[in-house]
Amino acid sequence: MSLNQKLADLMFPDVTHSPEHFENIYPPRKLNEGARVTRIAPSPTGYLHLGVLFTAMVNRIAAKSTGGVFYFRLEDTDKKREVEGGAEDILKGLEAFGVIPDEGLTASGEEIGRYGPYRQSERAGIYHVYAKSLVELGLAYPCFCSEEEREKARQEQEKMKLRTGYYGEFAVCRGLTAEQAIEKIERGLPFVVRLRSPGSEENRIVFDDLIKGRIEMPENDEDIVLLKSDGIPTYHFAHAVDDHLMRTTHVIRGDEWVSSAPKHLQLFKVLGFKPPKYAHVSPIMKDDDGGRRKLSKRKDPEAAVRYYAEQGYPADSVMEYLMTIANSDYEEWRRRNQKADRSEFKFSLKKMSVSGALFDINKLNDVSKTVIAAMDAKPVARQVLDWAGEFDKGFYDRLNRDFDYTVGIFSIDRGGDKPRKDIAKWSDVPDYVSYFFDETFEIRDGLPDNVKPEDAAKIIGEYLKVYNPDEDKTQWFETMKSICPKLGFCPEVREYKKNPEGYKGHVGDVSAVIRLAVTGRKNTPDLCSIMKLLGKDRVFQRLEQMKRKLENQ
RNA sequence: GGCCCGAUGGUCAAGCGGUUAAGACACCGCCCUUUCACGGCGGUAACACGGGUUCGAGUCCCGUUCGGGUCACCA
Repeated sequence: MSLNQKLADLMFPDVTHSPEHFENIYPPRKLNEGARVTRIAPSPTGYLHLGVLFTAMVNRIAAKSTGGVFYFRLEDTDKKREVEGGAEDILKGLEAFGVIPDEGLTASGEEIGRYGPYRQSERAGIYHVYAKSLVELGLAYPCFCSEEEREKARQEQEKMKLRTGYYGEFAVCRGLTAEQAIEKIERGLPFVVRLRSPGSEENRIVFDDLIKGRIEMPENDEDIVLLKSDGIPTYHFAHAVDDHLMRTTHVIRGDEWVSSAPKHLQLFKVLGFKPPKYAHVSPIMKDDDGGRRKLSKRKDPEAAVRYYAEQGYPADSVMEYLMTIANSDYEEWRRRNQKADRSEFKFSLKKMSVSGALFDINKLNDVSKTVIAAMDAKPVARQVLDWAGEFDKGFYDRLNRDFDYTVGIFSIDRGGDKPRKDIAKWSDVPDYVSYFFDETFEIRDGLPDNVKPEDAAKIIGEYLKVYNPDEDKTQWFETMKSICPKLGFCPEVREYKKNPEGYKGHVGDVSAVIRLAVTGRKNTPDLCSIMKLLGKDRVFQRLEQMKRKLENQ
């Protein structure tokens, strides 16, 4: 038995399998030519971040558009940073946005697929097999350096203006003979497992990033940690082993990983794996006093996906917005294919932006208004109700009293070729519809500038005489016009404009007064429909109340 | 600081050596209109800077500046 063999056995006493074993139980996937296998592999360190949702969406569409597989893997190798319930929150969040994995962990808690386990914390045995084989081949070694020793080396490197890191002559444990290493392990010293990097600073490596293009960098020469002292792998090692064994074809991840790509490529090479294709996605940025930075979970409420639920942005709105960030020609496609499913869009990684886009709430609002305008009244009513049930109890109770009435509210001016686009998010709604409920009805605007209170009172008085709740929209407007002459207002706007001196105002001013009395505001959707929905008793009451108020002024 | 990447209006962005430098959001004006919204028309506004290469440069090359990422037993 060679010394390396002996060392490996000592380091991994529990390992019985060989890498071949796993090669056999996780065979290459039987997929069509060109089908991509992608994954989202978040670590459960907090709540679902918009960037993770974005990356997941891109991964999913990149796979699905080729008839491939999109799976979910949990990178829970850092117990210190793990947050209770983090994984569930991420999974449920993704599900809420329709980014549902084909394989791996799911929101319901079950695991789907033959390439698991999909939690890295349950894969320790697999990593150890590969680490052991590397030690046997002399491609990895145990390192006994303490934190203090490494810190000291780092300071020395800084003083000498050298790169920091565990490489070359600074990789002291790399020089240990197998006997020395065995001796230390037998003494019970704790160790990490490091790669014996075959690379050199002098060499350049080149790889084609599917988004960023050709990237050239110095080869990795750092003896990176493969297994931490607790036997848990680092991200780098787990990435290589998992993405190989799970047969990932395309690694689409945040671009903070670009700089470690040389390490990863080297690992794939040393392990004898075929490397995946890489696509590094630019982060969504946030304007920060003129500068820009990544959306921060700590500083920016809109970084947490939960924010969109609280504000009441439909999941579909957020996804549509994210798609416009992903491929900028998505908007144009959407205009031409308003009813089409997103999956029909010809998504391309190459069309993704090389630098990060600033998060634009204006754009989100616009996209969302369009999404909501295209919805039918009932789904709108239901979604508003769902939102209110969670975030605005008082409003929920008002809405829930009479579902038909609620649907009626959202039916006004909905559909047809002139859809209203005035709701961006459900939290806009309580204010937007406040006058439909007596508890929240209030006069918040004033009379038109050219209408005196006494004239307004007369307008209401005249209207009260002719108001007929059964009129349709055309009749309603004719009635409105009919009271104009005797009040000194012009029934035709065009005529008024030719001769403004001849009148106190025009029919628009007259209906503005009625609108104010009935809704308390200057601007509303179609007044005739509103009055019908409110019902004649309520309309009479509001008109009379306003009339009295004006007469007492 | 080393190593990577980037730079077109306020924002997102087309553009691949010859364009009046698209389009969308936002903003402003006009039209339509009982208000608003929708829609239509129009407007303000950009190739970071300096050198090359070329008949010709937003487009190619080199510098500068600025911005971003990364340099852990975190992912």
